[in-house]
Amino acid sequence: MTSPATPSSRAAGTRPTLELVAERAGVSRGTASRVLSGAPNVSEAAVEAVRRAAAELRYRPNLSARSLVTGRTGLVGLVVNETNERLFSDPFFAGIARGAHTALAAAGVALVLSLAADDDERDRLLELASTRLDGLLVVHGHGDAALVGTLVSSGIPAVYAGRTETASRTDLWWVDSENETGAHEAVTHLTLRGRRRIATITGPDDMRAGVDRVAGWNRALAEAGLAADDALVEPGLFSLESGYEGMHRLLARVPDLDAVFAANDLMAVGALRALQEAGRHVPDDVAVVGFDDSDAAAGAQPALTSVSQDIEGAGHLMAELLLAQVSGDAGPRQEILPTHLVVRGSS
Amino acid sequence: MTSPATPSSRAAGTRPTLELVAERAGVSRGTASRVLSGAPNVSEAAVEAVRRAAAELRYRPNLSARSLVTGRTGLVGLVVNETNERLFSDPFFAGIARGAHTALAAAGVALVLSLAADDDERDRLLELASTRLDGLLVVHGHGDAALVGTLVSSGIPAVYAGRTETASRTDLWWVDSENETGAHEAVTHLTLRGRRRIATITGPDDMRAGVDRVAGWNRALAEAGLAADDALVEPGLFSLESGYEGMHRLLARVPDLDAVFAANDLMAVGALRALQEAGRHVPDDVAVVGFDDSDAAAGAQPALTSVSQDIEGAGHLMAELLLAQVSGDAGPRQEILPTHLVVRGSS
DNA sequence: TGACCGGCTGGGAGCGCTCCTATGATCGAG
DNA sequence: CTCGATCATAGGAGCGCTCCCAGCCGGTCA
Repeated sequence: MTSPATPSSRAAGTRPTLELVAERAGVSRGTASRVLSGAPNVSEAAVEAVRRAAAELRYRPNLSARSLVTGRTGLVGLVVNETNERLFSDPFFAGIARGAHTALAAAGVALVLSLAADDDERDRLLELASTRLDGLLVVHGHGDAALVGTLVSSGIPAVYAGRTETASRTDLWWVDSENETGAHEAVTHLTLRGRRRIATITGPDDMRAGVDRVAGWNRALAEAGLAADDALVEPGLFSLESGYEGMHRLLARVPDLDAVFAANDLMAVGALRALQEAGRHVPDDVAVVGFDDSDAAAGAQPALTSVSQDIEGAGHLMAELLLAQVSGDAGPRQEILPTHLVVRGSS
Repeated sequence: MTSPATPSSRAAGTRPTLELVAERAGVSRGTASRVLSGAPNVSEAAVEAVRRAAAELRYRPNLSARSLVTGRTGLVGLVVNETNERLFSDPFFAGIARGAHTALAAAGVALVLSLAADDDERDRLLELASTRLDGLLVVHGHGDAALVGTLVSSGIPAVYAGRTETASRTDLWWVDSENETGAHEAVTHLTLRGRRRIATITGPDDMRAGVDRVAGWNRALAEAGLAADDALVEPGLFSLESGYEGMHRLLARVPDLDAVFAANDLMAVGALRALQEAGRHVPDDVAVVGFDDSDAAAGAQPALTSVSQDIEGAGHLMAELLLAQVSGDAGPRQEILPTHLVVRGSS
């Protein structure tokens, strides 16, 4: 990338150009281009000849040249506001990526991975995005204000996973799950089964998803006429350890609790472990409910009741929204996907 | 992608070009280009003026235009010969991706995700790769012969994860782990602790890694003077289920076995579960050893002894090899990375 | 029969950049 | 004071493509 650029080390036989195809087919460059892009008003004979010539020469269009004139690259960035370590292991990210890939592949668009955790990476991203990407799919965690700000001011088309920053910005495109409703359903499930002291282990409070899930817990308790006192709220970090430690703290503080709603599965699994260590039986003594319906939920002992969200569907939808945005569709759109409770042994 | 191409929907204020920067700085295009690419023989004054003008205009070079002339794109494909479902959840893939990303980011190169499980995807990959990618990092599982063949004949620079096809092809660039040696070490660890009936659950036999690990098991038994009879070999598929079922079959066939070497962690965890169901105590009755040293190994109960391979390091190395290959370095290179045994509670 | 219209075509212009060559400016040595 | 070497520069050429416009042809209508 720094060297004075050898004119193309892969050269050898030099790749065939459109010019060459046209010549071989006995037509002009313009006609050849029209044939290969499927434009109307081309004679049968020309179509035939160009197709054959292209096949014989194993012609592949130079996508950089095409981009230069069309302004489109057929490349979309998958931006993760995370450090490298978590990049590919996070099941949420994985789901989004999978769904997006499916939708984009159908449109002939490829995904470019970009991290954006620090200023350096953010800068590189902007450089890349401003000319080589048609748009961005942004998966962002906490502390995303700076990233969102940068992207918005850059004017690059983008769709966000989850509502951004402090509020539900309606000037941006995003896709989110029914976090509040999902949590509400989960906790109502507990109250209906007669649980009365229902604690919660929350997500970080600078993440919208975490905040919304607590709100759902709150509303469900209120509707059931139960007190939602502060002692029942244990702050967590969406990590297994924080669930484990949080559960131990909760047990010390509220020994008579009979249920826990963890704001994600990882913390629920940690809580499960802590409960077992403390000699509490799940679900007889204490019921546990998680959120995400991840593999960890299904694999836990006992299997975890969890709020299922269609992450892959969200990724798919994000990609579709981005394509719409790029092709100039009107106004920002926001979509909220439904969740549903999957009841298993832990409750 | 099909529409007659609006001249660039993002236009609005039209992005500043190098021409504009040069004009504002009072120099020529050529000089501006030289400044921004850090070429020598430019006056202090010019450097200063161009830098300022570029910053003021928030200039970003058009990478497509640059690619068109340099023949380099700064984009590398991460090819996975897998269906979408496993794409991002496979820890091996994740590790490679992470390591590669780190190495490439340092060189200003970005990663493009590409699947290549079916013909359609393979065709799209070739189209993309032939002009828009500088090279490919290929993570491939079983049944990869077709893919490798296609890629080789396309002449696109590539580095493979794991040895390819049936043999160790020295005409290709690849990075692999010491599968045989690692397995040998693991099984020797078992024999040294007095285990005498050591079974193995293998990987698919059309995957080099699987075959090599069985070979290591075999050699270790031979060196310890133990019989490696066929009854001790249970074919698996690298999946949790196949480990679970394989273990049950092994127990039925060889009730007196006192150790199992599984060719990966997932199968080892499955085996663990089966053993516990069968009332065998691990490690007292039966020792279990896995391969990969994944999160699953550390998280299992009891924690799993496993052969650790530096997957992220492999990804890093692959990326470096690819960069070397692209910049025209001589001859194919192959690298084999060391493994080491991590002993935990299961043995 | 001449004017017209539609389908089809060729080829110029130009996307934004890097490379190259020619030219001008500067300077120390003879 | 002149000359060649050295450095800095301007601007043309050209990467491979798509778009556009003018022009060609044959057919149809008054």
